[in-house]
Amino acid sequence: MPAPNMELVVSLAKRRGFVFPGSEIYGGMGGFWDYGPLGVELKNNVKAAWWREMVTLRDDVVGIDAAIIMHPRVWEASGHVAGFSDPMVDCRNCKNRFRADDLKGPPSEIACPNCGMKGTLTEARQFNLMFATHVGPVAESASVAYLRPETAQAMFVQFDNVATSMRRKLPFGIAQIGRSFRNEITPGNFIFRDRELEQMEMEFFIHPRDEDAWFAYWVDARHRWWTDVLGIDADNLRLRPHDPEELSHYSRQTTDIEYRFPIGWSELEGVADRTDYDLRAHAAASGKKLAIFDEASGEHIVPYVIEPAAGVDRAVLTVLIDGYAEEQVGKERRVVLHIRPELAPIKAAVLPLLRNRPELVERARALTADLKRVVAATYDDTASIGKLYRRQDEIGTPFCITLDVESLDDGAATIRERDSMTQERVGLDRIPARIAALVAGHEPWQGVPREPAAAGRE
RNA sequence: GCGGGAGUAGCUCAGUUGGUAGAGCGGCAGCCUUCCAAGCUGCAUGUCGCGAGUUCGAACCUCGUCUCCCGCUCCA
Repeated sequence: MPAPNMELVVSLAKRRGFVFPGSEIYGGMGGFWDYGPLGVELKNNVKAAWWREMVTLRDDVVGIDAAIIMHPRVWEASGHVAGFSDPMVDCRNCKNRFRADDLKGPPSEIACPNCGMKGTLTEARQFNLMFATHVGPVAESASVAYLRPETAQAMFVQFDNVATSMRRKLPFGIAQIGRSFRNEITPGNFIFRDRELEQMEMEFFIHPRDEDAWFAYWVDARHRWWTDVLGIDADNLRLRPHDPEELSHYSRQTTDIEYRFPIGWSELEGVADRTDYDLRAHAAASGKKLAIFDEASGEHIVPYVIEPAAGVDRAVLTVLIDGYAEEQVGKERRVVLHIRPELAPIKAAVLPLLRNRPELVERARALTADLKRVVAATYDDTASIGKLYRRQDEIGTPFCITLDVESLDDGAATIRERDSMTQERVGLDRIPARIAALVAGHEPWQGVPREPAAAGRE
């Protein structure tokens, strides 16, 4: 299906309570967005799907949840502080970075101080990507601290604690979902580039000899997650290996997983081969040994790291865009979110066909209460049945349950499926279990088209 | 950061030469309604992005500022 305009998704997101502009009544704050009642559910479902895949279902990955503010020396060792406040120049060849005011002459004309090649230096760039704050009551330079610009460093800093406490041998991974902060020069494109963002990162520690095999493994595994678990159309995804000159300073090889956004192909996730860069940097800066004893060789090994790093907000945006569709239904048009039931903010909506029948309303509310014990469910009777269906379609609710007058006699109701708009008749007492099984994908949908109304009202 | 454009109801927008705001959709309430945005009645929509200035009077003119969009740039 064609990708819709970003504006349509932004409009839907605000109209239906997924994402609001941050601090909107004060004019907004660029690069900051708030998730609304439906958005937080969708976002939580995306994160849960990642955690299940990367931690729960594996026996070689464990999770952590680290503090956002870390010791300033973390960011010195990682290389982030070095580029924080001074104009910096990069060498495209050897990946070293230099202060622009240390160089004698314009970067484009002089040789790299490290590798000696000419014409490989970039123009000077001002780096101020980290938000600074102060720890303690006195705002002085001695107490300066930074909001983390990535979650990854916590996994390196806590590498030894995790490996020891969990008795880990290579290979193993440490995963984390958490907030990061980047003072982007140009935020924009809705929640694609935020100044406050949430990341899902996993550092997989391996024996250096297995570098290429694990790198290929994770590129493939992560690609399949986007298609098979999040349900993103494979035609809208591609893998793009980085050219050598665009690699980060810590990376030997990186492959991006990109999505065909309305703004063009853009990165969803990067799988990076960070080698032993980070562990060695922190070992040198902290004076601690960050290594794993290898019984086979009788030596301590500094592991290499393969890092799949995905953006939560970009995942949410992708789910919304990829699922968005406008379809013709009869003479009317419906907006529908074709998202996987596991991701949907609401799994089932109970809709009485008539709301001026107290018995019907009572049964419907009782069913809603039963459903809420197993899945996220809601009740609505404030419009005609057609409009109620449209409302649920627009927020991606996969199943609607409609009670009619016959329900009072036969104790059954109609389940209507979002994408096919077909229906099943199911006993009221069996509906919660049926919905739970459908949402989990444990049972197939067996709906049939409803008979067209014999006489349309004009 | 640079250039261009735009900010009016939840959404999409109108608003004449300056005279203190409207429509459609949506929302809420009631009636009606037996399955895909039906109908009738009523109600509420609002810092006209924000702040100054000009004016008897500013959504409209001037200046500043913020935000968003497009294009560059940038993107550890």
